[in-house]
Amino acid sequence: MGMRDTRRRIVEALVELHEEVGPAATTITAIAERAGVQRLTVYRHFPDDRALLGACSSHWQEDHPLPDPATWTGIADPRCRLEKALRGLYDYFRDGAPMLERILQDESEMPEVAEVMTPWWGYMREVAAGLSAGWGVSGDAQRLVRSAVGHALGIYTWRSLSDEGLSNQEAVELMVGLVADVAAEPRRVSSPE
Amino acid sequence: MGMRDTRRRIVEALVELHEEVGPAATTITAIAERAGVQRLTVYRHFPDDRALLGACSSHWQEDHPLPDPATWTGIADPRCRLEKALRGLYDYFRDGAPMLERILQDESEMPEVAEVMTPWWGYMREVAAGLSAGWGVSGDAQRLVRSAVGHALGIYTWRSLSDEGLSNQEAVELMVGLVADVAAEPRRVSSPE
DNA sequence: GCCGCAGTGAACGTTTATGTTTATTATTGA
DNA sequence: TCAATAATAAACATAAACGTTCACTGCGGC
Repeated sequence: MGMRDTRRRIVEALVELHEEVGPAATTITAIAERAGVQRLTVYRHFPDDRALLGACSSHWQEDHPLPDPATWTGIADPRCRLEKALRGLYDYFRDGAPMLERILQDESEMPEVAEVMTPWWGYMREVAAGLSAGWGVSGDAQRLVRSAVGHALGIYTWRSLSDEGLSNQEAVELMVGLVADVAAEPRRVSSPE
Repeated sequence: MGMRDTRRRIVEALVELHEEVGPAATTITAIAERAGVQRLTVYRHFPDDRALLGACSSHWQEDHPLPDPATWTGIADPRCRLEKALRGLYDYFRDGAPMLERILQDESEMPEVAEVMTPWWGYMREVAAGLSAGWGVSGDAQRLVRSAVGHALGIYTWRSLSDEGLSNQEAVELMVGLVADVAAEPRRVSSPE
């Protein structure tokens, strides 16, 4: 049971706790206890919260890679492209939901968490931008398309649709329909029937 | 500065704190401090967390009434009905967001909060049921309509659309379009173009 | 073979919030 | 007016978690 092993066990306990109670409620005491290690040992390996966050982040991301945008950027038809991307993202959300939801919950209160999440948000922004282009609309309709795509890409949107009993497949279709709709409508002011 | 006044000040401090940091992070100490009152005085008026929660809940709900379903239940056309309802709900969400989001965040970890929220969820369920009927669909399409309506009624859906820069008006139109779509489609398997 | 480091075990003082107790001082209502 | 009630003020003991210190033990690499 060497040093490597100890560190690994600490990181595993850390990841588990972040998933279960979130980073904000994860105490050094609990990490040590779960890792079967002295509190001091945790401090040795990770002097501060940033070190812990970083270790958790990189360890978790190895198990839960974000879908590669190259999978869909080559697709010309915006609708197919969006579908492909959403499919990948929603699967990512399904697998990563416990951790992601806890992390996002604590992000606003923990600057260190926000820091770690910066690249993640950058990824999301880029993907959204890529998926909002090429729909053949402009002006206000373009803005609506961007909004609809942004909405479709949110993890809480996936969570909501999932809780409503939809499969990822169905959720993707629903959201693709939403975006396609705002892209198709020339300008529909809500009319009865 | 009588007893009534003291109690009022405590409740106001309580509501403010629940809005700012959420019920889970609201301490008796902080309430007392903000109300300009001794800690013991808070205990006097509210022996336990349930008493605090109840007071907060009823005080806040007076300022933020849920939209009355009677406003729309009379409307025959499901699309108009949904629009009317969403309009009311999204305005309610806009005004109540700070409190509602904090409350919902802590609901899973605080049984007392969940208890207080039971009628709220009941209201949402009922509204969703009322708005899912009358679209002239059945079977699987009916299920999709229910899901889409459920999604549209979620506060996180409103939050997402709002963050994407949409006005409540636009958000309502978008969601009405979503539901109308799944209600209209006989059965669309995602087809390119 | 032995030096050094990882880890243990136990203790330290600090902070924050908890819920309770006691005594004292307004307020106020019958 | 005066007795009951509200509120203050100050203290208790408790509990968790913090970060740090010290002495020890054992294992591994040089």
